[in-house]
Amino acid sequence: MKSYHHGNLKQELILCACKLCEENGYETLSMRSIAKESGVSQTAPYRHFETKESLYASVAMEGFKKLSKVTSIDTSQKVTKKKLIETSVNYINFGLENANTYDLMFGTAVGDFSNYPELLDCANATYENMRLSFAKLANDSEEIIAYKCITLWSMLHGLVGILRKVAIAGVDGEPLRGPMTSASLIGDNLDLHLDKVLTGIIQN
Amino acid sequence: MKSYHHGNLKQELILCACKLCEENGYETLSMRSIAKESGVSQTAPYRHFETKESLYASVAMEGFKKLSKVTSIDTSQKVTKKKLIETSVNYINFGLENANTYDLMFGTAVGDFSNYPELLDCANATYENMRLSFAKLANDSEEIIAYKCITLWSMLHGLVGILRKVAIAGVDGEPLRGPMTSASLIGDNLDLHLDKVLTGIIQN
DNA sequence: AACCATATGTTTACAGTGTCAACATTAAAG
DNA sequence: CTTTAATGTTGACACTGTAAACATATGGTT
Repeated sequence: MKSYHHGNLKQELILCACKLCEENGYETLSMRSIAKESGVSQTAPYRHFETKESLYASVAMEGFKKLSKVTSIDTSQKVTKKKLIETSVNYINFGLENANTYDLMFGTAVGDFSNYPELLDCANATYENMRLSFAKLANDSEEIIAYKCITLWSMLHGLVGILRKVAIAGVDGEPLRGPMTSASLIGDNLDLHLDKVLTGIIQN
Repeated sequence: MKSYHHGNLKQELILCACKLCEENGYETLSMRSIAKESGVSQTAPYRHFETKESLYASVAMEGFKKLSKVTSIDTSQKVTKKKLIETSVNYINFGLENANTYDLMFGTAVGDFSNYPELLDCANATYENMRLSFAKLANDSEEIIAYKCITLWSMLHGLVGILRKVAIAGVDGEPLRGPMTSASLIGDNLDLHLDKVLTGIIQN
């Protein structure tokens, strides 16, 4: 009883792609698989995504929307270090809980965001809120604010990468070795660690 | 006049894989392509690499060896902040100049390093030198040392990721937007930035 | 020196992939 | 109501990872 035209295929394909991406990693996500999952012919997705990369871009965009949601600080109210810590924890948790999507967002699967303006906007929006937060926190120059942002951002990004390796290595119960041991140490005291880091950044 | 047996195929395959990986990214690297490039039948690599992931592991290992070479500090001599900065710059440059290999090393293409003990050792060796450096720099507890390591490491790792996005976005001469602007700001003053960061870390 | 197990190659095959071209059906615009 | 553009389908091509069966050379044991 289904009609020749789906009606809302693009949306469903993206949803499907997001699901499959997060479940099995974007490497195993295929044009054909999302087509099959959506009950449509194998090349139908090409009416909505010029290339696989552009599908990736859509998935990444959903990721950034979600990330924005959990990390954005209400800058109309007073911004505190505590809020920044909270946000930072949320950022890291997002990275850990949406690991595969996170890869898509910050990896090389989508080469140049400026080929996907909507994606670029979403990505920038996340950052913009962070910038505003720091601006509200102290009366710094634009340059200093930017500096603080990048410092925090790169730290968070780096932590996600490292904590994930810990998570993977720690799964089978084998004792952690080398750097992983220390990393898990941080993971268990994330709040404390972030407090220290943020204190450093804020004091500049 | 070539004989049936190659004699040194594994080595050549790895070399070939490293080259192709760095040139076009590991995603486009195929078992068949390295076979062809090495003038050998398409399935010959399977005599040396059980799976594609294990080939990836070998490429990643070469990467860690190279990284170790440019970042290791002579801990038999006095360790200074200056040396740590130097090493940090080298780390970041490695990440930028060997971007594709870096992805392989720190991404998800090789899932669990403990499946490749040699790789794990190489990866840990890089970290171990950093640990020793911090140990030599100040008389801290193991815990504090580990903490400092992870803080620096995640920072460096994060910076590489972000500076690369800048590099990509900045290629076509378009004005950088949002976070990229600030990131490029850091890129242009890397030494200064790292000095600040390291000062913060060392003081704890 | 003859023999044989093993390591290393090759050929063939299968199922899956991204993507293109040609065609079918429908919804929207005139 | 007809035409056009949007959206779907079929079929094809060249490529991929990898398994199975087979070929050849190497090295150790008699």
